[in-house]
Amino acid sequence: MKETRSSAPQRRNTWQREAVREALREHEGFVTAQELHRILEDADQRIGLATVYRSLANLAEQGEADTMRNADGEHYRYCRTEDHHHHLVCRRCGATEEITDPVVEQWAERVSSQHGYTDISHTLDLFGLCRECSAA
Amino acid sequence: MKETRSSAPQRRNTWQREAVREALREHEGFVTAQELHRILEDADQRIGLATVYRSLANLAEQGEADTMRNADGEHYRYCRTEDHHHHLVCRRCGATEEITDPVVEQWAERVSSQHGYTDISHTLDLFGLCRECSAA
DNA sequence: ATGAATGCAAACTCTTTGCACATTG
DNA sequence: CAATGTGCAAAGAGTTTGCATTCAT
Repeated sequence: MKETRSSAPQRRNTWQREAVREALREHEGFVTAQELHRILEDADQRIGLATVYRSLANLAEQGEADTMRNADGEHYRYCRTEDHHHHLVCRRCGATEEITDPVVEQWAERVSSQHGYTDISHTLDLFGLCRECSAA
Repeated sequence: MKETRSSAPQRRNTWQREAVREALREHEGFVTAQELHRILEDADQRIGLATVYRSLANLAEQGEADTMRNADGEHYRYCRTEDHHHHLVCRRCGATEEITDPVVEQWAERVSSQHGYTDISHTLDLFGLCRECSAA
């Protein structure tokens, strides 16, 4: 079993922490710690990779960032509650539409809490054939 | 960038592959490759860990297994429901609930067709902390 | 026979950690 | 000045891969 990760909520303000938050904030969508580290270094911010990991984990803990995990690792995204959306992707040509609809959000929230779950997040993607590809 | 993993769909029947499928089938909920390997060895099935990894990846590819990933790694579960359903998974302990609800299905259908898409499918998973883990 | 699957161990990737040093409050 | 954060490099954990061997077909 693994212990709950809970490194104490940072109590000092360092430029590193602020740089990470800022870089994350400026990034659209999800990024991994490594990608963000690369981004920072490319912007001439000399910062340790471990620090980026620590900062991101911390931001996520504080609820300032969402996380998502896939084979490439943990991905972080700055939480702007407005931008939660889903994708409708064409199986054939890859065209993508962004879907935003409070209906699902509420549904997810409701269903989850009915099962006693808290701190909910969800992934939802739609796949189909877009108009053009449907015709073809 | 990472390539889409697609090791050719197994063409031979080995007892190892069958053992993995069977062990997975008998297991309730999600298991990791390592856990399953341990289970197999405890049942006096001498089998390589790599083989378990390969077999599971393959089962998932074939649609015989669902996968879910958290900090402890990739978790596999035998697909037993024919019906379309979704999962509500505990981020911490991996507990899983199956969700079936026509609401989302209809929503997906409606939204997609509004965008001109046809032949719709979708993936939807909810993540949160189950009652026990919320308490902890 | 013949090439795909296995097993083992080494290699990899992502992430965490120990510790000396720098910084913040 | 005291404690906390950083940086680095080493350690961990999980997963993948190279290659010789075994085995299904």
